[in-house]
Amino acid sequence: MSKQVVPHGLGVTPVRSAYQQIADQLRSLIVSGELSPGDRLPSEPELGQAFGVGRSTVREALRSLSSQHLVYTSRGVNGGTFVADVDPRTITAYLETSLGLLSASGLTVDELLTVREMLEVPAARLAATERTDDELAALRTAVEQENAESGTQHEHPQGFHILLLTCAHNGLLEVVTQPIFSVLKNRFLRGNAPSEFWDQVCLDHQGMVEAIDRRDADTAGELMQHHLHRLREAYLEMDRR
Amino acid sequence: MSKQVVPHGLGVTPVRSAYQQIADQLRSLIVSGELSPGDRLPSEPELGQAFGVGRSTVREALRSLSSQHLVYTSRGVNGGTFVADVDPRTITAYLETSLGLLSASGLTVDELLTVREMLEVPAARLAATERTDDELAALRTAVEQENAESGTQHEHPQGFHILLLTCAHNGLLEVVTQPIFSVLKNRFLRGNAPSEFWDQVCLDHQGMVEAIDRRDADTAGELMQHHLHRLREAYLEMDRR
DNA sequence: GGAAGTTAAACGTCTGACGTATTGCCGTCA
DNA sequence: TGACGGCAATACGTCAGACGTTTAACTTCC
Repeated sequence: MSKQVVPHGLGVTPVRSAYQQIADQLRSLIVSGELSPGDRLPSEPELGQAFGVGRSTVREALRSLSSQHLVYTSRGVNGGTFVADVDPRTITAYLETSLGLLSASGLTVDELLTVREMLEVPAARLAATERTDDELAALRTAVEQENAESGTQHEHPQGFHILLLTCAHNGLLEVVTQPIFSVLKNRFLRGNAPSEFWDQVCLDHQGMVEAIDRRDADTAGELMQHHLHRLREAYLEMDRR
Repeated sequence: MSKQVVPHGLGVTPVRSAYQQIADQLRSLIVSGELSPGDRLPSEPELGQAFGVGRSTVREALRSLSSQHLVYTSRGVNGGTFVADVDPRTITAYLETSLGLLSASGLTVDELLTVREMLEVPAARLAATERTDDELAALRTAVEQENAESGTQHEHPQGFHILLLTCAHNGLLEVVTQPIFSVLKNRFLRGNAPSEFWDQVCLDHQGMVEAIDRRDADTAGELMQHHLHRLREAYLEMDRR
């Protein structure tokens, strides 16, 4: 019988290796809250003795946890391994690379744009009602900068959208939306968009800023919707080529 | 904005340790696509020689990558380390633990529910238009099961929502919505909800299934909206206690 | 030709050692 | 007295080598 190779680590492995088991145990201590951010784990030799394994094994388990940003280590006396407190930017970064890979195989532009609409249209509405004056000023600055570099590279089209997300005052919204935005940008903005495209983008952004200025949620939402529909067409166009 | 000195690894470290540098280099090879899923990396000793480091160091770098599900290893002859292909479930799992930790410190119920509404209301609309007959049948089954265990534990309230997400036929939507749902559930459903609450939930679900049966997106969306509003009140109520 | 045993490649783990960063102590000196 | 500078201790970082374990391929024998 021909053995089918498991695509990746999903098939249940008969025995989990020692470093995995140790990582699992420590992880569950952390996510369950038995270990709080800032807590210091025993030193590597102590952990090794506690689990009955060598230091190499402990270190591999710790590397595993630290790459998930659950712990971090520092050297020197009073150094050691500490439980990390979660940073939303960590999650954003992970999502960005993961979704980037997914989009390279399996994830369609349409799916990305659909979810982006679900999030950014309400975000624009929220921004209109929740924004502070400082944030409004920052939005204006971003749009002006976009206008200034009209015709050139447009290096920072993300400025506006990300600022708008912060205006909504919802950390989770930022965390999930920003990676989607980045993936779309990285995948399809290879600098080969016509100049009129960017002019229209600037106009859209400007209109939204004014609606947000007036705290006009309905208009802001509608403008975002139209804006994203235009983007969809442009992206699909680029995708065909 | 009182912030601690260095929350965690963000302060620039003068020198990145060897295993981090190696992990970084390999990671960028993978995300840039120079290494494709299924490709086999050189053996650990070979990598060590190539990078000019010891095998332990290479292994720590590989552990780092494997915990991010970028590579997986298998033993035996013809074993080795291979570039993994991304599995959406991996992302879902990571998001679930990360958001769980975030919700333990900093993320409010309100934020979670707001984003959930943004995603699930359109999802219900999509489900109504995009569902297949098989999926509709599965939804019916889930609701019937809920009704059957009315008054008992309600172990599987997630069945309905997750099935509904799959009906939308948008992988990204599933990936981001499911963790939000799970976090809310784990955090607030400690089995201390009154029986009438569950009865109402079942009614809501049933109404949605019927709307989805008729491919009535407007009604499905509205029902989901009302459903989530009711949940919001219930969650906030529980949160106060 | 098929089943059972052998082999070899690669990962998994351990041990011990040495390097290096960091901190705190402590003594010296102005 | 107080500040500066060096020493020591601690804990992570890295290396080298050895041995165990897993697994697929090869070999042998019936």
